[in-house]
Amino acid sequence: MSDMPLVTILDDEPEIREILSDRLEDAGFRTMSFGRAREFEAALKTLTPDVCLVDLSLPDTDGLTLVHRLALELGAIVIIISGRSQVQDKVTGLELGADDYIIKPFDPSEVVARIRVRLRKSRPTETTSTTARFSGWTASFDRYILEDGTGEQITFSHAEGEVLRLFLESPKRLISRAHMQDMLGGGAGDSFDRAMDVRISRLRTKLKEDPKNPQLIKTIYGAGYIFLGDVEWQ
Amino acid sequence: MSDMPLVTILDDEPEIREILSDRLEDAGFRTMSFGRAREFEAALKTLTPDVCLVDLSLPDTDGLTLVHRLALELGAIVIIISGRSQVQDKVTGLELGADDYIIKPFDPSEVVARIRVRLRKSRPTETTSTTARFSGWTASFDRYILEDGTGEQITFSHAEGEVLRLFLESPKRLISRAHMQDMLGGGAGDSFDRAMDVRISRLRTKLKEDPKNPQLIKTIYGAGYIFLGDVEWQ
DNA sequence: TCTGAAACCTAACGAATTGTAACAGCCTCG
DNA sequence: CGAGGCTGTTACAATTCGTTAGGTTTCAGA
Repeated sequence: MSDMPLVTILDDEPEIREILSDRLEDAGFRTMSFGRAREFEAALKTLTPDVCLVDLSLPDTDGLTLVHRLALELGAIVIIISGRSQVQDKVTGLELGADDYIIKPFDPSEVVARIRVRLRKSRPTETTSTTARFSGWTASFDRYILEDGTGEQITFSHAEGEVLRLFLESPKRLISRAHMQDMLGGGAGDSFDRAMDVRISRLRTKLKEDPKNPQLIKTIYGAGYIFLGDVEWQ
Repeated sequence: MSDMPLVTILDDEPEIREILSDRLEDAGFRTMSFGRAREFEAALKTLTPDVCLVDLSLPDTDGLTLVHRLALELGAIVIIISGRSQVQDKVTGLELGADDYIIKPFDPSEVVARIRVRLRKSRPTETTSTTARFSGWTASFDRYILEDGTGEQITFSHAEGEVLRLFLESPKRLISRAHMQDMLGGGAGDSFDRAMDVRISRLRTKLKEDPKNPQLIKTIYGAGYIFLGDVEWQ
């Protein structure tokens, strides 16, 4: 198995196979397409797909039995793509071992997103991206550590992390005080306004901001704050 | 904590909450419903839901941030239920950590089926293995021995083992104090709170944690603990 | 430009939360 | 019976974080 996940596509309509394989390869997956269940099953003898997209309405087999076998024997992630939108179809498909059920017509972007989720979940030890780089800093949200260019490590508290995350998720955009309070779960009120200030002040200190001339967290008088700096999540 | 999975429902429409909780309880789940994000977040301090159903169009919070936090910190299965059917909404929801995205109006049977699939897939961790490796350490739960990289062996007690196992079974997730007490069978009470602290303190000492800057067991003030480190059971 | 009010910053304080050393009761083993 | 280990309790130290208070900055209006 190469490093990129292998996705197989089983559908009798050539256009659909093409759309899917194009988009999936753009997204970085390896793909193999099949128009008939028989060919697909033959290929399974030498392949170990990570994800199987299966159209249920195939002429030459009972799709549900195939799904069951794929999920059970291969341990692959099975996603049904079907024209049938009856709830009962979905329920039996999912109960038989499918991981997801997408109805035609579908948007390829959604298919890609759903495949990504399943893959993410099926790799238990893979940690979700909780690290961001910006302006020479590295923030690690699962370890509660800020690291500057020199390698010095500074821990930040939960409250400080909440603010920092909010900034890093919306860089170069105005974040109003009201929005911030919603996010950070503070009750509206004059005193909480100050709490907000203090959190930001403490964060600025840890980021070694010059109070007279902050480079990263700018205050917009009467409006809110803007976080400058190019953020890159990893 | 009882044996049936706990499903939380967060939606501002009472009818939807009722339909969902009825059907989910028929299906054998425990449920708790909330109309506001704030109430829900307050409840999270003492709850550890297995599945969270979240309506994105809540008045009092940004749903996507909530989803992100739920998935990341709680490690819960997060299913978005939304009236928005735009592909872009689905994609960002899934990318931010949601496990599924269901569009209103939905059929409750499908919701139940999708929850079952997610739970089925997320439960392969119930192994009976008694050895775990993490960050250079090896913990042997049948021999009550911790072994560090150099081969030095340190015994741990039953009480310490309980805490360690709890951490190793849910690494990189917030474990609330309340949840811990449920697990470790302590009666709720002011004094047992301290016993919990003491157990953790003793465990930290054995793991040679720097008290000022613990790398493995992090405290989240007002919330609980997170065990960092890549765990591998054997 | 000057002035006053509103907005913002932050040092300092204190309540709540958490860490841990020391102690005491309990159990096991010799 | 005594030694030694385990574990909860207590007491106090340390940390976190909202609040207070007083100072600084910003901006509208005279």
